Amino acid sequence: MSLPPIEIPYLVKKGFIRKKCEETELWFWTSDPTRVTCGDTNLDEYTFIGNPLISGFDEKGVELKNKMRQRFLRFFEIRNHTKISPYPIIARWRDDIHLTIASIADFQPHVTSGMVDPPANPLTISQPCIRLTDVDAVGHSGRHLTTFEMMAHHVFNKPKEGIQYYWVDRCVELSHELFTQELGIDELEITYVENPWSGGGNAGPAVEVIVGGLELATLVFMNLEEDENGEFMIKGVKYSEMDLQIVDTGYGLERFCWAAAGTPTIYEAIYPESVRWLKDLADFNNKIRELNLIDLDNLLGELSKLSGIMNIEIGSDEKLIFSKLVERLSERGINTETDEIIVLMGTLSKIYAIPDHLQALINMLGDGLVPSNAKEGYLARMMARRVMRMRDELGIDKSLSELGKHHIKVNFPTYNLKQSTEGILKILSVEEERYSETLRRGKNIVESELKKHDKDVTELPDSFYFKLNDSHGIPPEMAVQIANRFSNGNIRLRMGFNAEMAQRHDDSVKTASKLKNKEILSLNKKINDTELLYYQDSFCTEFNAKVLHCLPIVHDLEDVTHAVILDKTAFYPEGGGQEPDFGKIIHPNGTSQVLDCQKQGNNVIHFTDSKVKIGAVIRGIIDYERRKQHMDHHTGVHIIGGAARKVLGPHIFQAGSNVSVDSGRLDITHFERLTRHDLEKIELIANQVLLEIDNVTKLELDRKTADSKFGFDLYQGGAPKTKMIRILKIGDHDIQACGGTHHDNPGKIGQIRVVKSTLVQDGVERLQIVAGNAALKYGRNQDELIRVSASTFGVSEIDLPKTSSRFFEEWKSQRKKIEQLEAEIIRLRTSGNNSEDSSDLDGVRIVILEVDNDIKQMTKMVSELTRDIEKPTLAIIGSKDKGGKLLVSVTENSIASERYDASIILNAIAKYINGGGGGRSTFAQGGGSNPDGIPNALSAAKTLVLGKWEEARTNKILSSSEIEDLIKVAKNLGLESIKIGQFATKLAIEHAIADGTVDNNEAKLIKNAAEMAGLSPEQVKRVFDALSDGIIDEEEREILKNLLN
RNA sequence: GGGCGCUUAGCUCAGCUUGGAAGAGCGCCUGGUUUGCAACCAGGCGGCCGGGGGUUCAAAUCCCCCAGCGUCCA
Repeated sequence: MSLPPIEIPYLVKKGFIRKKCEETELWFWTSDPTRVTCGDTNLDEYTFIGNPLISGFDEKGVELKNKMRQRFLRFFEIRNHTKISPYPIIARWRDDIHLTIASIADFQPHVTSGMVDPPANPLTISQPCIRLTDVDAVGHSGRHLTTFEMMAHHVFNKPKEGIQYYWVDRCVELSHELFTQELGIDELEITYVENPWSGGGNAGPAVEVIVGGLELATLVFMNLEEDENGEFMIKGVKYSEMDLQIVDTGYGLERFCWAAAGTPTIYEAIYPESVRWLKDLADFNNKIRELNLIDLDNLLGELSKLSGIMNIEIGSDEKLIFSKLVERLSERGINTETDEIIVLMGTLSKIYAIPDHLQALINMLGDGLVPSNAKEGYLARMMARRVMRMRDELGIDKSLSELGKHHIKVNFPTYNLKQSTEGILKILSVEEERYSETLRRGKNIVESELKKHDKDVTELPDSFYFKLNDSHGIPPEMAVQIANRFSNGNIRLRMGFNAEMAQRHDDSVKTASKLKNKEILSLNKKINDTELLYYQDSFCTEFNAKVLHCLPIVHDLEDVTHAVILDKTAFYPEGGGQEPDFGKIIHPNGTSQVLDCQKQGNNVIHFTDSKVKIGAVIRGIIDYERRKQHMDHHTGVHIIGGAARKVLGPHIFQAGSNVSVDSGRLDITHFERLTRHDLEKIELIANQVLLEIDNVTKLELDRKTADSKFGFDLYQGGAPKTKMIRILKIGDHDIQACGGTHHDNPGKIGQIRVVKSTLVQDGVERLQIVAGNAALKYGRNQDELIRVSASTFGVSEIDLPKTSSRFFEEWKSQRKKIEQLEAEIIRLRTSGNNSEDSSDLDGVRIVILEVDNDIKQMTKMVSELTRDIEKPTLAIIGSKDKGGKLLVSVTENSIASERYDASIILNAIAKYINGGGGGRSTFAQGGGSNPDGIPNALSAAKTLVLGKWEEARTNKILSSSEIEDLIKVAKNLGLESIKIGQFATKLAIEHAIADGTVDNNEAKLIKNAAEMAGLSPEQVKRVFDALSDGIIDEEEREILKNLLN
């Protein structure tokens, strides 16, 4: 079933009637019998613009907010609600959201789940909130904000326990009295709209309070929780009733102020001074004068009334919306042009949005958030960049930190933020620097993209805009703007591009898989909780206990065979960044080593190397050396954290930690790289703590007390999940919730050293520390390194830096020298005109040689050899390096390059090393897998290039088939000289004699030979005819033999 | 947490699509020319092309893994 109608006897008594809205079909209550809509529809205009509905508030801005807030809280205080101080805006007590998005968020999940009692009941609060979901609408709609205060009165009823303060009727009564009696709003302006609420696994009936067309409050009666067997159905999800019944109200402070001020937009009501200042800086009045817009105030008022009800959504067609607006305006006698409205709103929306965004940003930074490129830090960066972008578009010449400074002065007159003003301004200027770096890079990318296009290009590819936005942080509009500075200025973004990009982002968002709590051990029966002795006494190293459970197990560690659960233990299981205790369990059947220790539920599981009998009484002994070292590091990490906060500022928050035997690690949030000097200051303070503070207080408090006593910086180690909180308090130096084991006296640690810091993520710096014995060991190791290095150089330790840098310099210059000498050797080997390696052939120097160098050096050599155009050269060099390397190069633009093709030569000789290769016609390189073939490859090169055919054949350097292949290459290269012709003919004749047959090709060659041998034409014809049958007889053989000679 | 991009000379970056001699501008050094504000001319020095693996005769370039940085989105 769906929810039953809400009964509100109070409203009935007041003469309100329940109606169905003609527009939205929602049920609503009104005291105006003529009313047909619920008040929050496209037909309901704001009635308070220029005509405040809440009277008696002449202030604006922060004074107005203060007065309004005070009136609200006082109203509920005198009606038995306890006033609660607001919670931080960064929701560090939660791991599901980054920002406090509603007053009820303060109490989720621990209070709303019933685990922890509320701080007071009923209570009232005004909670600053940030919601970034509508960030694009801010400034455009006239009512959207990213930062606002949610005023509220909350009740946590537990009917089953007889705790029942009030529910729907009294809640509506309080609300109605607030609006009518306290704020003097005419009852006819108020409608109560029934609209069930659901979210975050809970749901319940709800009433929206609409005043003058504006939703001023929502009253939610949360009494349902998600349950697949539940009886109630809301928006397709099933719910059942829960034990806790919560009155969750939300009243928009800023909207109250707007209704009291009656300004055209909400921004003028709450940021009047900022808006005025920005208008001035942006030269707004002069710009608008050019537009010829008369009666601007009236126009803005009407515009706001309209945009309030027109649901401006970014991404939809801007022009269409504005032309509709213009139409509606003309119905009211205000005549304007669409283009003028676009310019006006484009400017004004930025002037409105900047104060809102700065408010969000300063609230975030003020709460100690450090901007980053990931997680909650990104939210701050995004806001900062939005502000800077809008500022630039308005042409305002102020730095981000100047804007921030002004905003703080005007809107935070009683500064009460955690972070100092200097801290905030420093962070803002760091952000500005990073932003301009991003812009600079973006410009380069746009510029190089433009090089690919014509000067008159009007549209750039979509993929370019997507990439620029997603990968380089330059939004399409800005890309266009930059592009037009480098081109002819005709580039436009095509219509609907932004909507498409947003759609594309939506499509690419995948549903994140939920992490399941992994069970280490599946237990088939309920086992009693393990009593944790290490909390009672951190120095308890031996204890007696009874074995509750023991079963064989497979573990990452090979030696582990069993998992053992005891009724009590002093073994600390891995947790809170602290590694597990090791030790042994002595039992009636022997001794088992404890090699790992983990927590599951309320049990500690000891992983042992042998079986322990269930029911046996054992003696547990902890490896105290290890434990002591863990405690040194863990307590040390806390001390360092406190010291870092003192040195660097209140934004220092633990982003993670780990303590092992060797070292401790603390990740802290900070906006710049730490210097060695910072580390030394931190180290110094930490060691002072060891000397000066001799008491560590260990407390166990319930959540409610812990929160109120120590605040939320307590939860450095993450969102708390238990009712009882363990707290470690090191004097006044550092206080935080921690489940680890710690010293009772910091002095026991001995010393702490900060070894180094590394950047693990943007905005997160990792401090590595060593404490106690580990510090001593670390120092010894460092000494050892210096000693060993110094003795290698044979110098005293003090001379080590000087000596090592001298050696490095010498090594570099000597390496250089060697290279020069090698080049010199090559020059010498090839300098003579007809040395073994070098010869001259028809004006081309031919260099063919084998070297011992690698391919890189070889390329250097050939470039040396073939560079000089006055000395045309063909260079062929080979090396046995890495399977054999060959390189062929000719002097470019010379007779050498006309005559020889490097690539063809290389391919002809590469086969001798079972390889291949390629390149250009003037430069080719190759390699193979048979280095021993290098001499043959070079011989082949000599045969081919120098024409030493006869030599190759008689000395049997190459086989005849190899020679034939080379001849083909030679012809291919066009090297066919008389010499080759004669040689080829000779080969052909020999072939013919040997096998007694002759093919066409051979016949042709023989015919040529006969002609050249001086035989008469008749004789030649005879020879040719004789050969044409393909068979060679005795007589013909004789002729051929003669020809050979 | 997810997607995308980047990593090359002291700095800012090309080159990668289609594998074949590692480039430009600025800076630096030498010499010349000028003594005037980012001056000019000639020459030079300076690179494990982020790390590791693979494919290939051959990898800055293609493929895989890792790291750092950037960026968009949760």
